[in-house]
Amino acid sequence: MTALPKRRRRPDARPDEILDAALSVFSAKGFAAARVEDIAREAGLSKGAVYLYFPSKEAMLNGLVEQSAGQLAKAAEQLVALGAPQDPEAAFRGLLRMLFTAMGDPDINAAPRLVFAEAARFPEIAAHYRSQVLDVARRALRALLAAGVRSGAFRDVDADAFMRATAGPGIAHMALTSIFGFPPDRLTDPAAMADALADILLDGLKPRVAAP
Amino acid sequence: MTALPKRRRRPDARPDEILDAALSVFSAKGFAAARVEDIAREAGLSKGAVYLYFPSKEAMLNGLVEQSAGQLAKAAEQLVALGAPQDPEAAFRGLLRMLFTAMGDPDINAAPRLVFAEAARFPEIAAHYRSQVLDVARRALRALLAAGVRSGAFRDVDADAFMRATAGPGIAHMALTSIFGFPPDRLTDPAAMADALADILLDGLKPRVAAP
DNA sequence: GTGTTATAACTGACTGGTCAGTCAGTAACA
DNA sequence: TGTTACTGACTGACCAGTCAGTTATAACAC
Repeated sequence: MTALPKRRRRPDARPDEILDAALSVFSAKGFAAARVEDIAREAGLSKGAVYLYFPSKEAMLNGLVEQSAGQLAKAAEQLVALGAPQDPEAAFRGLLRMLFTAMGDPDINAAPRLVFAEAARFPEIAAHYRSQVLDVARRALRALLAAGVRSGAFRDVDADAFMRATAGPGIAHMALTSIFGFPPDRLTDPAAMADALADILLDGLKPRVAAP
Repeated sequence: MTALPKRRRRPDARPDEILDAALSVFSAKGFAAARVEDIAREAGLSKGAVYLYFPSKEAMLNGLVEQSAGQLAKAAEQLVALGAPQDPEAAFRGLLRMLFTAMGDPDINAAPRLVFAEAARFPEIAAHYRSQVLDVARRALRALLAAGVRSGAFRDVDADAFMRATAGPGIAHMALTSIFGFPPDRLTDPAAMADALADILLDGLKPRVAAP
């Protein structure tokens, strides 16, 4: 077995390691109460070393949010690509599955949760997240809705309400499971929960009469 | 005009005044970064006086959450009373209007926002909120759904998905407007947004054929 | 009314602890 | 032997919570 050298020489990997550690500590304690010393220890470094890679604690938060926003923006871009699909209904179902799978996983939703908790205090973070993630996702959802309306798959509902109806349940799922420890009674599988939600959103709560 | 006495004698009103100030400061800075001195000043007191009414900063947070949870629990109780109504569809529409009106108002949603941000770090707060607010609301929603199913107004959808579909958009609305400064494009009135959402949830995204 | 006293309400300087950020020094590698 | 990566003790600022002292009010006396 190769002995892990006590002092590893891989400065290229350090920033990401530090951001991982920072996410974990910020997530557990919140930005203000998080100690840089703890982040350093979790990253396997001393406090001083962390300051070789980031000029301040706030820079770590920014780096973290940027990284996460980048990933989410990519996911949203994929949605754009899927914005004018052959089958809007299937695309919508797939989107809900993605959303619930991501929002139900504490490792994945840690960054969005952090942004929710801290964005009010850091206007640049809110603005960055808004332009990089929310606006992109909004455009993707609008495109999906428009495609569905064009093809006759969807009714011409209000786009903003559509956005809230689609994304909101995902956020609620995240809050209920990851913040309040609220396991669903029956649908513990995120995909099953997404399907149940798709059923409500697509067919509505009112009983439906058979199509002619 | 009556001159406001510099040192007012009304110890009974103090705790609530302090909690109001605490909500405002916690909301702006978060619990950890909030300074007791600032809360005191906002309540028109010195720091020392605050400690005559609350033993610690954390006690203020707890008091605040308890107060807010009490109010929300009351609102949820009203929903229970409305759980087996004559007209489940009208009740559901009314519920969404209440939810969006509350969640769109920064003064009203400040407390829930704070709980969202801090609950992960204060297990008792999460537990308290869960038992006093979330469980009550969940029971109310289940009762509403069950009543609707019984009367034939609603289909028999999954209760947990129903809860997420109903509450989630309200949370999304709160996040978009109060955290990210995201004004809707068209429906700036919360009641109109609620109605648009009700349209989606009740009738579904798919085109509906006329009832026979 | 006008002193006198008691006490409830409050003040703000102070203490002790915490922690972000620094830097002189050390270890590992080339 | 020079350079890069890192360490951890240290400093200065900040702030929760305390407490000796101050002020407003009430209560009672005359």
